Amino acid sequence: MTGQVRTVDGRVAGRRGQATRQKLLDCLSEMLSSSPYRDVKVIDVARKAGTSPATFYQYFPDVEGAVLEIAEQMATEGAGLTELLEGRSWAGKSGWQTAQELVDGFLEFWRKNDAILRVVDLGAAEGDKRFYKLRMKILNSVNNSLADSIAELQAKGRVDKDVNPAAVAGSLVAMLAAVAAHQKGFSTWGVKQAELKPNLALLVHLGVTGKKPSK
Amino acid sequence: MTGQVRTVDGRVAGRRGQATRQKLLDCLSEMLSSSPYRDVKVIDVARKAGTSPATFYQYFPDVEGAVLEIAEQMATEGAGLTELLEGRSWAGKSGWQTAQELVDGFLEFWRKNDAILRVVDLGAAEGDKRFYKLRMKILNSVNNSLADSIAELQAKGRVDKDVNPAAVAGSLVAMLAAVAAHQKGFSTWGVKQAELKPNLALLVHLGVTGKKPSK
DNA sequence: TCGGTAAGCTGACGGCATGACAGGACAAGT
DNA sequence: ACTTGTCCTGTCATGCCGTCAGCTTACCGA
Repeated sequence: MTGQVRTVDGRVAGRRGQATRQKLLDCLSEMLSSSPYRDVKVIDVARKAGTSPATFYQYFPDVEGAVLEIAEQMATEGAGLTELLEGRSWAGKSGWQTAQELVDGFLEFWRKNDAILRVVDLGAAEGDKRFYKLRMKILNSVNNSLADSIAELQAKGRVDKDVNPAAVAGSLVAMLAAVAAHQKGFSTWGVKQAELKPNLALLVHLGVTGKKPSK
Repeated sequence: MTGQVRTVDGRVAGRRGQATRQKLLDCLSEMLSSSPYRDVKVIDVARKAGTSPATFYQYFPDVEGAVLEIAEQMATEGAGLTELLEGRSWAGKSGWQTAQELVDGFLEFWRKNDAILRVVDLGAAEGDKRFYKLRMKILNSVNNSLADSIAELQAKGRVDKDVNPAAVAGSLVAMLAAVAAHQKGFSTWGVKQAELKPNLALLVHLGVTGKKPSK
């Protein structure tokens, strides 16, 4: 499926090659966490990995290319977010729990990968299709599940006809992503992490079901 | 209040100086719209403005500094977003209209300034306090108004006690900002602009009042 | 009208990142 | 030890960064 890992000039990478390649990715990832995207230089990544810039260019066309690689790895991991919604109910107390767990899991995932997700977000916002698709891939699992839930409730007549499930789901997911990205921001806004979560869950619940949760 | 415009080395800028300074800002702004932030180079901006890189560095410490300047100008403009909520009611049909107009105005503002707002968002997410404060300055007008509205409804007993107005308001504003930043994204998700707005307005109304709007 | 002064701009330069290549180091099999 | 193919790096041309000295331009008082 994934095919073999190849260098820029077409060679297949062996065991050692893959190791240094991965090391470069790890170092880049670390670098992204500690300094602004704009200031991340190939030479710094190479130095940190104990190798030379030339080696970096053997495996990646540029910094952007390497970031895409990292993001791709994360995206497959992120598919696990579907579990947060699979087979869950939105009725009654269990609905409130579903919302809470979704918020919890989502924020946690974002917190773990915030550095790369920032860059993916930027790339997508700038209109780069590769980043755009990647962002979709990450969010689609949650988004589709949410949209399905809403559509289902709508079919049962428990949600208004003129609600567009995809639009609402997309907006809620965007909200979760944005809040996750600016979590630190809220704290200086006078909102503590612990307070934030239930309020987010409330908004999600309201959005999906159109009703306040029964706790 | 604003004091005089000064060059990096402390001279006060005269008429001509301010003109080129502004021209550099305009060109940078244009540049940000057409190419990725990471690839915007001082030399390109200078060339576009028909001047030399040295001139750029006379007025700004670096690209980031110039971006901050542009964002600052935009932030004062953005204070006008308060109007979208000032003296509006959240009751009955007028509540629905308030929500709609807020969404409309917000998306429009974002669409107009998307390039700079992208960069501000990135800077804030990366933890840069200057960008962070700027983002607050832009969003505060809307955020505070929303939080006040919620707190007011809460005082009247129309919103649950355990709702944190600041958290909900912040989340809703974050949602609006995120959706605005990825407006194009929704369209390929199968959601048209025109469909998106009412659904966003619905979510805002639900978040503020806890109830479905009466249209 | 004529300097004098400060603002405004640029050419040029050392320094560093980029990206390409060719050649040397290394591991594994024979 | 020798061969083979993978892997890494020294080196180089190119181009951007950020700074400086020095030149040009505008303003102002005498």
